[in-house]
Amino acid sequence: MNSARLSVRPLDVSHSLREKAYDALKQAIMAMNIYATRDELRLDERQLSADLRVSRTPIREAISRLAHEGFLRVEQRRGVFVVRKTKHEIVEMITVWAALEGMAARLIVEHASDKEIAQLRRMFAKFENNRLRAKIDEYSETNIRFHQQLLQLSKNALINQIADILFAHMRSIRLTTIGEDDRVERSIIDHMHIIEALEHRDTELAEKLARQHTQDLAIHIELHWQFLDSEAGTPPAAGAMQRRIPA
Amino acid sequence: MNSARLSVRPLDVSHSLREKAYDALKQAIMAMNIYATRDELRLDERQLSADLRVSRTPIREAISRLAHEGFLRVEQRRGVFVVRKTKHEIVEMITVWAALEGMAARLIVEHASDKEIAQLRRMFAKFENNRLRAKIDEYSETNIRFHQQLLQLSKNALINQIADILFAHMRSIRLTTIGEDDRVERSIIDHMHIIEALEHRDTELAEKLARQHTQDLAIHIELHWQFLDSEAGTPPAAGAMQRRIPA
DNA sequence: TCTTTATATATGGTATACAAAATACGGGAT
DNA sequence: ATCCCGTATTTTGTATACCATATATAAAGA
Repeated sequence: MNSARLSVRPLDVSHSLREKAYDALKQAIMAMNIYATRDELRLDERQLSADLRVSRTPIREAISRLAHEGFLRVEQRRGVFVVRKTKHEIVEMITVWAALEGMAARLIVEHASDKEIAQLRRMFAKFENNRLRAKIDEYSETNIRFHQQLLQLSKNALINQIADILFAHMRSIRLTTIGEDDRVERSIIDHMHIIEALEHRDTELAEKLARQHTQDLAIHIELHWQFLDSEAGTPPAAGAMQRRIPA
Repeated sequence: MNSARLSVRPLDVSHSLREKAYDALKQAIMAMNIYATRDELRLDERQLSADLRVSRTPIREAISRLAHEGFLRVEQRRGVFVVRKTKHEIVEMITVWAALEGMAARLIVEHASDKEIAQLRRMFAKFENNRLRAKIDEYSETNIRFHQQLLQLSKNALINQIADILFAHMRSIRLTTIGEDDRVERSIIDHMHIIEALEHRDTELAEKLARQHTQDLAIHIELHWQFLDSEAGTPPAAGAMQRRIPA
């Protein structure tokens, strides 16, 4: 009966227009340098609808999701705007990231195999090879990749889900200049120490190093990123379901 | 000019139908005992639309948001279902919660005033008064409230935003029986120790206690909540939106 | 009786029409 | 010229109609 069975792969029917619109919008948002201008960055549903050649419905659903993830802000009957994060909000995000990272380190020490940790070291070696270029180019991307791999090793899907959103925000912020030149060097050394602690199965140390390393970034931004909050133009009042404005 | 100024309150136009639909759906989901039956719990957009007397559009937007928050799952052209969490997913959620809680403890030690911490102790005293009733009644609600207050003291809006969703899930899971009787007693003692560590401004201890206390819950569920993943009981749940799919 | 195929129905996905509200604009009075 | 007020325009929010597909059901053939 199935002597000559046709071998076919399932059709990819998973991507709805909503998802495509989501991807397109997210990419567009992240491609733009939000902090280059002080003007309000407003999205026009109908314009997007015309550009993407789909109706407003999937666009609106994509917008809704991006708003929930903190990239957009919808104001009733006024419009949808790209969110410009305040320094305080960025620090909060990095703080959460640090908490997740510390917990991930714990989970790795307790659950990951030696082989998996060794794998992390190999990845790190690859990253380290780029360090000269990284100093010139953007370091943050390399940095984020390392941390993303670390979190994945924790095998906690929720941690990764939350972190993915945080990392997307980090990327959109574009930490082009990292401050002092030796921050990159120190960061790489930190990474090495984290890996070593994992290899030695030292839960407390691994947690502390992983958390502290990320918190250091928050502290650095807190101290040296004055420009972020410099008069954010004429920000409209926060919408109904948006987060409260930090004091 | 404003000698006889009329004192009126702004009209409440903040709640769009979408938000009302979101609230109504969320409440309905959390009111139902998801684990009482093993049948698929399906939501019918059109039925909800008729029940709530609004069109499908705001319903769909609410569903979309609830899906992002993990309460619902939408299957293309099949239907939207209430998510039944697996034990593994619950443990993952509690793990994230523990990470946030530990970080919150740190933040409190470093940023909160003595007065605020004292306030936490007063709240705790109130909770403690309920402990006898709590043993009989549900302990989890009291427990969640304490932790929610703790997280709020951290003053990190993002931590609270994430935790709110986690807590909503915890509530919907309904930890009616907490296991051994002395768990409540031990939990209250743990809370006390956490407060003391905060008062002594002992960062490391406060972090450790706060994290460990929550992780203990995860461990307990991991060990004693076999029934979650096995096929559960028989009672036919009373839910307006529930509907049986013919096998 | 069993298997396969055609058809009907149900359901989420998408497009579009309509309503409501915010804003921009312009005329007229002072 | 300036201010007030009504109107038009723009834009989002909501309702509804239509589309594509998954599933159930019936029909047909072995």
